[in-house]
Amino acid sequence: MHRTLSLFNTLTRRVEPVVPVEEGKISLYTCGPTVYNFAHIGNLRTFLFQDLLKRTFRAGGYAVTHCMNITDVEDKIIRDSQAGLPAEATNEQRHGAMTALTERFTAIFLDDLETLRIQKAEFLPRATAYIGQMIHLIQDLEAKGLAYPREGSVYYRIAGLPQYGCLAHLDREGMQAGASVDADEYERDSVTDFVLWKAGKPGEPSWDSPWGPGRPGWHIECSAMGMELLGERVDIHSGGVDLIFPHHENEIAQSEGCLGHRWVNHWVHGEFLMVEGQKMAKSLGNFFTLRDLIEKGVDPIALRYAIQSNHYRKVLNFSFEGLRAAENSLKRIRAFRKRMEGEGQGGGGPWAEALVPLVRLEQARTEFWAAMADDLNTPEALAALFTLISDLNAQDDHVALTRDERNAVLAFLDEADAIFAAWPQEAASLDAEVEAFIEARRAAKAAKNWAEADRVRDQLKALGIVLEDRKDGSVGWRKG
RNA sequence: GGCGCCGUAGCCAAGUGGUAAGGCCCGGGACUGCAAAUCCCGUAUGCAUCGGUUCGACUCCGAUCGGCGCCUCCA
Repeated sequence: MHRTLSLFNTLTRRVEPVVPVEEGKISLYTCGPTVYNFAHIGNLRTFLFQDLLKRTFRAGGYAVTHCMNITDVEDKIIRDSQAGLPAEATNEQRHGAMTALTERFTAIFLDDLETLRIQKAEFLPRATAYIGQMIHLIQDLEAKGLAYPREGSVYYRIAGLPQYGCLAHLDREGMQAGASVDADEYERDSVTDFVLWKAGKPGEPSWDSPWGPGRPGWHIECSAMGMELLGERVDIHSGGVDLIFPHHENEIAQSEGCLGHRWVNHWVHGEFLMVEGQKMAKSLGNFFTLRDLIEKGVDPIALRYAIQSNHYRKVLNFSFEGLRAAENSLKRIRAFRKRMEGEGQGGGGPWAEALVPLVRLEQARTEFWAAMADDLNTPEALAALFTLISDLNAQDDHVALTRDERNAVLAFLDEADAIFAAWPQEAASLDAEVEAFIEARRAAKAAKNWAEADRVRDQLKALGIVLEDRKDGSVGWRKG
């Protein structure tokens, strides 16, 4: 069984239920990184949003097939990788230099995803492995009269596609007015036509093609790989808002020009991130990569939570204060989890305000899913979780929850954590070691040697373990 | 110029034509050897401003102020 989930669709600008082409299955294409440098937290916000999207569908009962492209041929990649090569370098040497750069940063990127607990896509195609498919696609568009060659390059004729502009909601006249003429591409029929294949230039790696040596334009890779790996009808395609135009608009032109029908049903875009109220920019000194933050002592999962606890379609103002708030919020959830894993210490009731834990739990689950199903409303979903925590903490203080009730609560925490990945069950491998410290402290307390008892507690704290004395005299601990 | 978004407490933030969720921080209290965790109480007569529609608006309409995005580099 799968839940009905709705998402804002950029095509219609409305929140609409996602109705998969194949029942119970979701094909998802997300635009991945251009691998020439470290990803910054703005990039990572988008990938975290897409992970939230994917995990929500999975937790909602869908089989998700995810394809994320790795752009490994592009202007900046060429610029950075070819800098050290002599003018007479061979094409093979140029390709080698480019591959060395992109493989390095691809590995670093995948490493960052793992650090943030972002699930890896089933398909991670590199653009350079699909040059043949891109060429075929361009030839197909040429045959359909939607593409034309000029001096070794090939361009897309947007006048040939009536729906051009449907995603970005731009009309052709508005584009004409706003378009800037790129002196490098003056040979186009119309300044708004975009390049599918770029004629090779000296000093650049190139591939052979029917139009001579050259390299693919930026947009064509996503159309070629998306159609190859996910098919002619894709359920969801997503990226950052900046990709709406021109990138995704052009993908639609390429794919639908070729297919003759709708390619992607649901386009979903994540908003940008600002830093301390300003645009992130190297010149402002507020430009951060994940590694920068880790060096500053930031817990990557706190970053994950800070980003995912805000709505994906709102500009997020990243701040270190916000990160602290995220860390403290997580502490509350994790402490509650630990409490549910242990046994109840509360009295046996009766309590005037007692509730029925399993009923209250189902209410929270219902609220949680209603919020997630409504365009991934994480702030509201988390509110449902926090009010549950409050109510059950109070309940457990007065009328201890039973083992079965605690297990049911833990199952819900796991269900939510399958999406947020921030409060997993922790390994109990430290148990024996910690218990020895607790025993030493117990002995000191029995002798009313408070100084020694505090010293042991401080020792544990230095190891990242926080102790909690319970009413019945037992001692619990958690990672602090 | 065109298209669009946003402005809710110290900070973050949801929400809705019917009388302001949640998190963080802060203050007081309970519990504790002291803590930690937890609980209880308190913290926006008001949702940028000014008009309008309405029995009723933070929510709809208009205007104004402020911040932001896109209109072929961009997550």
